[in-house]
Amino acid sequence: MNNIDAALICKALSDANRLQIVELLTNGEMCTCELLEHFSIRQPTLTHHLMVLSECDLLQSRKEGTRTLYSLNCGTLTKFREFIASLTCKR
Amino acid sequence: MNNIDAALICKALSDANRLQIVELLTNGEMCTCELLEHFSIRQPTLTHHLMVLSECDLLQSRKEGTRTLYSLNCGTLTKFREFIASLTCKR
DNA sequence: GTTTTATATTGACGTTCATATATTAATTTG
DNA sequence: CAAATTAATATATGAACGTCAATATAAAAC
Repeated sequence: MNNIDAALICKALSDANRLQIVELLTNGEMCTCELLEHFSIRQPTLTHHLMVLSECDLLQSRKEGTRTLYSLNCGTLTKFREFIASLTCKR
Repeated sequence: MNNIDAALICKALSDANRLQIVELLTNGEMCTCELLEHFSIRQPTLTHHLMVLSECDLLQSRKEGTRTLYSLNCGTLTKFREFIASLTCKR
């Protein structure tokens, strides 16, 4: 992963609500309605945040009836984790 | 590190120039003038980016004559690395 | 087929951001 | 002290952002 892609993912994670979405999804996939219960923001705002996270490939989704189930995209998340892990400092 | 602090650091890293600054500083401390050679942006813009990175404690600096030497703040960077490392996904 | 549920889209508003030019401040050098 | 070097500050501008209310879409249930 180059630093342009990494910067895009950082931007997607630069909002506390979006970071919390990712944290919640580490427990497995959730629908918008279930995610919504954990926030004080309105549904269109949550959908917007889910779109931002999806556009940089951090999330994937599938439809089930009226619901949309979101989950983490392991490939992207792993590459990003490795990129950040490579930023080391000399004590 | 809580997700509010992590979001602030992500925001600071959400710009490709700032990410490159951090990458350059993994090799050790550098002055603004030396960093500037690696970018096409103007000096005040670079100083602005250095301030953004310093405000979330990712960088520290010291003066030496007319120069300001910037370096990574290992404590903050390590805590952030651990935070991101904790965002795991189930394959 | 109308109502309900779940989600997405649109458009607006105020805020924050990255960048630029111009200027100032501080230190070193001749 | 004057000139040069290095960095920071001030101010402006256009773009992007987070949020909301209102509306639209689509599937399910009755």
